[in-house]
Amino acid sequence: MRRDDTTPLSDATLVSVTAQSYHHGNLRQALLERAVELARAGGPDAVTVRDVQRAVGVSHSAAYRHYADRHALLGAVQQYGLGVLGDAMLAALAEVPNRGPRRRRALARLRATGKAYLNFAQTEPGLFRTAFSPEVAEPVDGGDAQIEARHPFQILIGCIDDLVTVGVLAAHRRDGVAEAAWSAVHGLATLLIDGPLAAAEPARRELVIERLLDVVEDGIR
Amino acid sequence: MRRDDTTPLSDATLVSVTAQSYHHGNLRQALLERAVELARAGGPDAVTVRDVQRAVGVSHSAAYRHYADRHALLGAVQQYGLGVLGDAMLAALAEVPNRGPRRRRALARLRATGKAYLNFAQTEPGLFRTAFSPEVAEPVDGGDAQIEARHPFQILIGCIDDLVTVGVLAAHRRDGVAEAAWSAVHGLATLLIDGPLAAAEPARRELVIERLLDVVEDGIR
DNA sequence: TGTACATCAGTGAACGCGCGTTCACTGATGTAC
DNA sequence: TGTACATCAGTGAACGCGCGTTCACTGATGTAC
Repeated sequence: MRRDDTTPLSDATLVSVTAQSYHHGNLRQALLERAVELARAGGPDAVTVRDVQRAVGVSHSAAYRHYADRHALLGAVQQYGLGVLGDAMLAALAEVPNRGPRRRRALARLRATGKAYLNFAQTEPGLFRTAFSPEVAEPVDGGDAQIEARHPFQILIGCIDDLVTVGVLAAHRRDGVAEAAWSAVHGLATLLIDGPLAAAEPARRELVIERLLDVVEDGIR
Repeated sequence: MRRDDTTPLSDATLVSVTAQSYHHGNLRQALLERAVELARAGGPDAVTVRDVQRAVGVSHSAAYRHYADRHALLGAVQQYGLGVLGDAMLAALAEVPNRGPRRRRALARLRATGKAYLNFAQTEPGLFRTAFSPEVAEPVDGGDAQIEARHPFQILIGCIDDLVTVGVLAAHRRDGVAEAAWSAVHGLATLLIDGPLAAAEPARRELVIERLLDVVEDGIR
């Protein structure tokens, strides 16, 4: 079973490979594994084909059997990162209790995805930056519906759908709200990681995060 | 008169230098000028010491008389970019009419700075990305009050101050609002430049921008 | 005003680096009979 | 089950690139008397 370039690995799939020979099947995975490691540690710029190969213990041209070029390798890391982030958001969504008023629950779900997003950015800044790196071409409507559904933005759109269904957000005010909410959360993520808020204490971060989510919630409602 | 490293050039100062010899004074400025050009065209990664020197027509080590290293040069470009952005925000602020209810005016000023910010990001994406590049150390409390006052975030804080003074924003709800508003606008800027919204039509961009500013405004109020 | 001198801005050669990518190869794996 | 063969994954040498930075230098500028 050959992996497709565009198929992100699930966490379970990303397991250390210790085989001595990479003949037939392991290398592609091992390369991606190491590329993810590098991205985690140093963001997209840290992912170099040579370093990935070196770490895996393979010659400095072996990767080209599996990835057309550095770009393609980075793209795979990006897809992986987006997948992990999407999964984290879905997990947060699943933990929101199913009791209480529907409107309140829908808002709680939106907030949960936002917190998961920000949590991921802070926990995995390198992977986060790689996932949203402009260097890598983003498959706008790439096809695979299963990937699409896991994409952070799609999950957010689902939350907005709910808000409309439940009556928190009037249908005629809905257009552009998903982008606005995403912007807010994404912007805070980048300011926390790379910007002036990177120096902020955890308590301050927490306050700002809650405040931002309040503003979004109140602004949508 | 020697320029200080940390002093951003005003637009007026950044004028083409045509002197044949750079002895005594012109080179520093010419280097920065070209570095800004490169940043405009290709973001921070495009700013290389060698290229800057080449374009200016000087040997490939002359720059080290004026900038300690590439980092320092990039820092100067960053300061310049932040200054231009700050000026654009101040100009937008100045254009808001001084008539009508105070509360409405204060909100209009906040919105004007947001629009200026987003406009700058879209008009000068390379410079914008350089200004907020994490590669460059940001002087957290660098000193010079005149620079500080022109910093985009300081201008935003001024707007929030006004909202409190005028009674739109209760003082006890004020903490963290500046960061939240900044996040929202900054996030949209990056999504418009580097993210999935880069492909959006102008009309769509306009809608999303207005929607985001609505959400922030309604969320603060 | 003119000469001697100090200063320092820009030069040019050189060092060392790591990168992406190619190409003919070899040797391990899988398959057909 | 065993042999002959095809496939193709990984090798190793090599190319060409551009970068940041150093250092001893030279020659233009400014200054003191």
